[in-house]
Amino acid sequence: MTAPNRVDTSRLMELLSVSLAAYYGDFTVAAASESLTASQGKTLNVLRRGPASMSTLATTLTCDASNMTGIVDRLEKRGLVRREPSPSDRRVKNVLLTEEGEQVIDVIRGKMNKTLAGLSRLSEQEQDTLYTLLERAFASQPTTT
Amino acid sequence: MTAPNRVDTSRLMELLSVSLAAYYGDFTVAAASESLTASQGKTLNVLRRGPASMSTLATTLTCDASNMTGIVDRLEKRGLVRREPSPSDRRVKNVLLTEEGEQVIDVIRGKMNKTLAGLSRLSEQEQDTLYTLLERAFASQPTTT
DNA sequence: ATCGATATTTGAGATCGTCAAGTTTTCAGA
DNA sequence: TCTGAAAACTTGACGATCTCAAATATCGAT
Repeated sequence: MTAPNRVDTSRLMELLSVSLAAYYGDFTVAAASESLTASQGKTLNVLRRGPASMSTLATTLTCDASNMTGIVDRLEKRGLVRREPSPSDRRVKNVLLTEEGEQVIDVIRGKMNKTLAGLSRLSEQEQDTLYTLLERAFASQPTTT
Repeated sequence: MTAPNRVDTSRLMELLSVSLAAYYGDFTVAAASESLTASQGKTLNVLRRGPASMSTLATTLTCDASNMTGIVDRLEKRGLVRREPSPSDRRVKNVLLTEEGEQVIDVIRGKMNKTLAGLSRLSEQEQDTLYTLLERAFASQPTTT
């Protein structure tokens, strides 16, 4: 027999939603302090990993491609991102951060005080464990589509 | 000297954003399958814990109170929630799930296949550990305001 | 050269998110 | 008791987001 499970999946899902709300709220406030909406901030955050096409952005952010057009339009108008035609496929436009965009997203991340404070409550080893568990549960999604 | 930290805070924040985006995307798709927006679904999810006033909902979801009015209006129009005047404070309206609302949010949670599959990759003990770490990092925010 | 699929954009309509303003109710203090 | 500040909720305005259908341009393969 298995040992009694103190934390069933439902409770863990519940805590995940609470954690997400805390993280998301922290992020939203930080983005607002730089006059960005949450969607705009999330887009910059994705681009921190490197340039991405419009459709890749839409997939990553779980939204419609036509939606990304408007979001990137506004970010581009502020000079935070730039659209570049792909050299290999003329249908594709790659979006990348400008220097100012890089600075802004770094500032936002640095202003996520609640999240940073929360993580600092964990020891280095615990942070390591959390990383491993999250990676296994969320980051290695095989054959998503 | 401390042992080398394999996972610095920045990398952990990065993985957190990826993990929570995966959860959020999964939730959004599941909510859409029940013809609900993400905001509407999140509201039902909060109410699963019990009735809450309009202002409590707004605080929990990090949004303006006037925003909640519209969201609850639409949910009420669909018969998923109900507004009840508070007996102790006539300014307050408590929002609670109807039976149909309970069913819908349970269906949505059950449709979060990617998240459920991801969590099932962890052993019960690992789920327990994940729960403990998330709780410490996110759930016990002291003096939020 | 043509057909089906992909990448992006545009426009319409509903919802979201924020701000300012207004109503009702509560509460503390003169 | 009366008054005024504060809290809870709503309304209206406006831009941003989100989804859908449709259009254009390009790719890839037949």
